[in-house]
Amino acid sequence: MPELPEVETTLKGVSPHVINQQVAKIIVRESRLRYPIPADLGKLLSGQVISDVRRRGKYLLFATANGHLLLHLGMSGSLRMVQTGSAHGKHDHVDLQLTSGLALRYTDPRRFGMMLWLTGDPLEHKLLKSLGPEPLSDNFSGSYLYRLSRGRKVPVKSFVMNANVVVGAGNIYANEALFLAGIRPLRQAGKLSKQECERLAAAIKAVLAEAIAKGGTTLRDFVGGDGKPGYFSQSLQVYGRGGENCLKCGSPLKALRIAQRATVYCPVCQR
DNA sequence: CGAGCAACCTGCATGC
DNA sequence: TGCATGCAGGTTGCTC
Repeated sequence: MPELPEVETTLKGVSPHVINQQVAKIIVRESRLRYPIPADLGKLLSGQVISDVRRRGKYLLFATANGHLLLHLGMSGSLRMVQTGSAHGKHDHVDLQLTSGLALRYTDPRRFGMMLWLTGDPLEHKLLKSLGPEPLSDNFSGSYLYRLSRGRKVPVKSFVMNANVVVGAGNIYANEALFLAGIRPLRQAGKLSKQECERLAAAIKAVLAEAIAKGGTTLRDFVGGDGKPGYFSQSLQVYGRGGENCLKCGSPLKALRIAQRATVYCPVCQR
């Protein structure tokens, strides 16, 4: 489910319920995620107050006085608030119970997500240290993309999906941004002009900002932390529309796979 | 270092 | 209905 807008939506949904709340206890029903959930997580978190929640890329960081809980939703993870002790389903792997009577529930059918405990500066952790800039920040721009892409032979789609280049451009939004920028996904990143890099950076910002404003993209059953679905799926121009007609020029959209990821583009509008 | 790809899992749609 | 196949929103970490 989650790309950056979905993670942002989740963050906004759960933040008000967890900030300044104390952890009563943590229930781990299944610890086998991408990395095992640390066995002593309950001991580390119980009694701690969550002072802040923030996002870095698609990672969520829950701050306490002793360290940070690092959470990634993987491909199928979600977080929501439930009443403590409410009935749980098969994939409700973790409940972080708060003294307020609410619990933060982590659900993840595919178990590609992760839940780790970090001490020290979380941004210096191996998993976060080499992440590229936030797409909606001023650190991410056309000139940055242009500079970084010189000499790179990978398809531009793979390039922008690389989290060390820029975070948050997952498969859906990479497809959409390339359409908006009028750039074919297979173009070699290093061969884009300065102007194309400007268009691409602007497109990535626009697509992500719109998706965040609409509460993310609902595919299958994604719901934000507040339980409400996202509406960006109604705005998708190319993702999931291979073989259908381009909404701009009417010609049939092409579908292919780039680095094993579904890719769709308009051969007329994108060059 | 860059590029390509396998791996981590389950659920679902499709076709026989 | 059952079974096999292929596909899915992400990321790491291995090879070459």
